[in-house]
Amino acid sequence: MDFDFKKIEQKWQKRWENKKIFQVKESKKKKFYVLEMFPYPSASGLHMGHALNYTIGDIYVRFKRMQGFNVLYPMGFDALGLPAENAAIKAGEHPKPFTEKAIKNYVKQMKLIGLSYDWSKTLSTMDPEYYKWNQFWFLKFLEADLVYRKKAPVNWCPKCKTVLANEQVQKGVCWRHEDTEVEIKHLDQWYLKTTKYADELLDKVDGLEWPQKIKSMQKNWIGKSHGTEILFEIEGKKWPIFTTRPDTLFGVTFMVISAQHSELMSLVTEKQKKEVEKFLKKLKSTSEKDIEELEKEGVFTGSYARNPINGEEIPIWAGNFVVADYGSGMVMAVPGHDQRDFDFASKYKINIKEVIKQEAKPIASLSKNQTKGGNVKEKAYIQEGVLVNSKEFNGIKNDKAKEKITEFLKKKKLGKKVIQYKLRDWGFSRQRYWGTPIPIINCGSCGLVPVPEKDLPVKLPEKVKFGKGNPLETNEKWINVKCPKCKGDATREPDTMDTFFDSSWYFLRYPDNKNSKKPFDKTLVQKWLPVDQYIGGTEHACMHLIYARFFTKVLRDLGFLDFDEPFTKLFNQGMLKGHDGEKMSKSKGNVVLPEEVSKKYGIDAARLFLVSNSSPDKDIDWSEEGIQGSFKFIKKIVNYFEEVQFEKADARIESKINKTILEITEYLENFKYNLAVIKLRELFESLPEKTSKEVLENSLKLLNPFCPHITEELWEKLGNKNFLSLEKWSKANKKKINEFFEKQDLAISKLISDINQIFKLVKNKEKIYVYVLPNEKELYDEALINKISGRKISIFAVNDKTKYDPSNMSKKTKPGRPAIYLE
RNA sequence: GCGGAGUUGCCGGAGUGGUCAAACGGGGUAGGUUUAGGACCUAUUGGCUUAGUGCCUACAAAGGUUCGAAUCCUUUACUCCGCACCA
Repeated sequence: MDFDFKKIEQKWQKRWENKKIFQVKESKKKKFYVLEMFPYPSASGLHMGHALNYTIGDIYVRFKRMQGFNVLYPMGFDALGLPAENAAIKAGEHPKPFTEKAIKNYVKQMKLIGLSYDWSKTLSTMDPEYYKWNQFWFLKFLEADLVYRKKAPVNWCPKCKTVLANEQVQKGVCWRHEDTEVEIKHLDQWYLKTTKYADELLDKVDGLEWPQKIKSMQKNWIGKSHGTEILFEIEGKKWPIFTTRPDTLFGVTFMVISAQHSELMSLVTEKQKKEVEKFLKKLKSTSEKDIEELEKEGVFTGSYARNPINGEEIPIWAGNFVVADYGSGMVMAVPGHDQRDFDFASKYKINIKEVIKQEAKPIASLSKNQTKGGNVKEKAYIQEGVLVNSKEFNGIKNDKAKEKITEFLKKKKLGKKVIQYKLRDWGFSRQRYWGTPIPIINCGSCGLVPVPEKDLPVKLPEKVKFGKGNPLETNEKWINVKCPKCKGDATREPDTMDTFFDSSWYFLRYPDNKNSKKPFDKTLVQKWLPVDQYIGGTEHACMHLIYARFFTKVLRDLGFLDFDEPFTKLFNQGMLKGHDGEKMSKSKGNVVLPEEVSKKYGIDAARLFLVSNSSPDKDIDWSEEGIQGSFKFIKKIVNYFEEVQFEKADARIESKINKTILEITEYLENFKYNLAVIKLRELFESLPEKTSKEVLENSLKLLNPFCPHITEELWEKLGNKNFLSLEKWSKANKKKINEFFEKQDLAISKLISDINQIFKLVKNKEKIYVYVLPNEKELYDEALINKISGRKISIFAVNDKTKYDPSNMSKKTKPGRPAIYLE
């Protein structure tokens, strides 16, 4: 055993690079665009978990390339963003060189893993030649009235010192700082009208070949619901209130406005002011995390609303359980028929009114929560029923009443049917440095003036001070400019864009990554897009994957492209965890580095191991024994190739290899790499000592996507001068597949196992006689059995007159079960 | 609470109506080889039993459908992952 896999890896990585064999070229071949979500280049580099992510894609790409597709497989870097800025500050460095270093390191590591990216197509979002186009899009969106600025309650992370999008707030804490509660601030921010596309984003989800999970997460996030908007009059002002239950309008006994509502104080009367302020103070002191278990609480504001349907005066409360930016931030409360309202009303002794009654039904069908007659006692009655206490609507079934009441309100111009979404407009401005500057100039006399297109990019100035407020404001030379309109003194917008803006269209830039005139050439993008296979984790289900879809639709409507969806297929890879089953992290000390593994076992073994044990969409644990198993397998193959002799292939191995080609092709296509590896093991296990070059070559081709280096080496050893990586994927010859061989293998191994068992039970026997049914004689091939078992075994058909059978064992023979006699 | 995925041998995991005591790997055990260890090779790895091909138990639990179920249906339990007071 004298193969130096390290040397082999370097040799082939170098050759691939020198010959530029993975560079995509003009070709008549069918295009295929494979993409992994581009990484944020962290200073700590890639660990084995990243290697798994990218190996999954690389295996697929190598397979597709061999299948004859013109594959575009680029890699780039999501270089801007908070983590880089924070890490750089911590390291006392400027984010720019800091990130550049990290990128260099990433590229080096990626090459080491044998990933077959086309590096001529790379991009980095920190490159002004890239973010210039972010600014370009911003201006286009502005023209198209898709961008606006508004003062609104926003999520503010005191640690990031910036505003966060809704998508970046998880369970009340910052997605980057689990220990940091998000505060609500009222600030002027830039918004993108994602809601304008809510309908299409929702409708087209179903048509995507994406994991069901992601699709339902997106649907849930967009959260469409149909309802009625009802105008309640408060202090002479009309307030639109959204409800899905207009049928319960007569049962409204109070209103609740969100405690976070910006106009809350305008509803609070002088008398109640103290109470409300006390309540708000208390709310602020409870941590966001505890809010889950928080009881519904509220305080009376002192104001009243008028119910448009019956003119009743309804007290308005402020409550902690109403979402401020859904609907209008105020709800009509019907304690009789909504559990939350019921809880609230019970607590504050507010009147509960029954307006829906169960239709007469046999008592047996009453659920345990209902009392006879549908009286509301401990719980709200939320089932179907007929209206009562609702004047002219009495007796109508409640689902019908929804329409009737809405119609009634509409006629009086007091309400209308509406559709509500949970999805909000995307607030994308950030008060941080390391992002794309928003190309806006604030002029005292002209207002907000867009930077003219010809002046793009607005480059990030290098000299800024970190720590206090918005860093860009600390560079006076940069911040102070002349107004493009009136040439008077003005200042630049100091906010930068959320980095999700960068990643919302990067996949469109790859095919034309060097274009300095346009973000991309339309024909090129039309040629390569949509991405045929996108690969990434689930964590982006409601962020990047929604934004990217939104961008695609907007750019389509602005005429930059002609398709609707950016990613035809999506694959969610699983996570590689440490040997302890925990997420890899420095603090846990369970991080495995590709360099170290490569040194010990070679990167091919690592690649193989990563996809061997479990389906790539499931989480796996790193295991030292596991990779040793893959390492042994590779060593065995290398040894085998050193000793194999050439001869015409026999039908048995021909059958095996053709069948394996079929199976592995199918498995690779569906990302069932673990099953493909099993078939590979079985194939190499069954390769005979002497066989044809063709069989060997085909076997190497099948293994190549998993272990590209060692297979290239062996391919060359077979006398080939070209790259295996550029070879054509084998096609199975179905005619050569013969199921007989498999049946035979099975039968023989069972027989041998039986013989072995008898040997265990009885000692001092040497000669073995086996009796088989005449029609199974062919199956139990004596020469083959002897070869496999390494014993001398005599096979007789039971009807063989000349057989040796002193104890008449042959009469025990049954179909598929030969009789055995030892002596 | 809602939605999604899952529960298979010592472990990771295949299998989705009969060909299943269950692929493949890891681990264990026994033997071979080796100066020893490692590496490698071979056998074995649910229980009982026996010159094997037999019986029993088993695919979270309990029921059901079926000639026949790990595989289909129902209920229950547990695990994981999303969303979560969206009116």
